[in-house]
Amino acid sequence: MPELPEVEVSRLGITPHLSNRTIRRIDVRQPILRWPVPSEVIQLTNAPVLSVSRRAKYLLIEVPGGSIILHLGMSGNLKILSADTTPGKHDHVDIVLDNHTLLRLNDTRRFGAVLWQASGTAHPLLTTLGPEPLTPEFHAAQLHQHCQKRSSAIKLVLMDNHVVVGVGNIYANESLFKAGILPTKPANQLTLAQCAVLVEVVKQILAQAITQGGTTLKDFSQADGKPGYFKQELLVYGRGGQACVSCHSMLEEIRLGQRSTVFCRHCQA
DNA sequence: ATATCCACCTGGCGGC
DNA sequence: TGCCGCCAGGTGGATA
Repeated sequence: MPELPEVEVSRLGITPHLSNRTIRRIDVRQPILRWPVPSEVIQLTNAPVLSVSRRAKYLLIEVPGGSIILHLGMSGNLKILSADTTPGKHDHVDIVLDNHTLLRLNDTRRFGAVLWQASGTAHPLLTTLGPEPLTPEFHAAQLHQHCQKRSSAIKLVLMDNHVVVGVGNIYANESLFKAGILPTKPANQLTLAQCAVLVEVVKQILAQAITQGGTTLKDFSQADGKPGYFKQELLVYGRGGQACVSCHSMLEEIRLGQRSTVFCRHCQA
């Protein structure tokens, strides 16, 4: 999936097609993704779209009475299509609109989710999330405070949704490289100044990735089917064993929390 | 509370 | 060609 930039790119892509439209019905061909698709979603008919927003990696489509929540998991993908486009393999859910178009969710691995949040309530999955990375609520002192009570590797803390949302494996690797911090460094050894650098780098990289349409590795594409172009900016992710772009020594690759982790031992400390 | 490990699922790749 | 093991943008949940 989609890390935060890819989800945001999806939101930007689908919003103009959903705004001021009415959802005629929802077609569910695969009733269980990561969790069962709730009946409130399945039974939705003739519901005007009130807003389209994003919290962490969740997309929220607001209608009277509540919001449809979409999560893309590892392989989820959203496309706007003509209503008569024949569904293919892994095309699990269609949100059918009133102008002969639909929003189609394709998700090979089915780690994604379609959920429901009633108006005035917060879905349990959304209640314990940390701040959005691109807002002022994510700042050096806030990150430093979390780091001080954690002895685990900084990369794991950076990817912890209670600390900050939306930083997945690609951008965690990239951010730590650019900040010059070893992914394995115990979080409680980071100084406030290092946290400040890391925060700025995370914001800059995520913003840049959004501008470039996200990172396409295999199955991600924008709502219009175009790939993202951030892949060519990746400095360490997927480059284990290759030369560091800065010092030309060989990038190391290890597992950290079962996730592939790439870094330069000379440029990161 | 924190840390570790597993689970969910499909498909692509390299090795034999 | 085929089979096998390993890997992949995530993250909730069980366990100690």
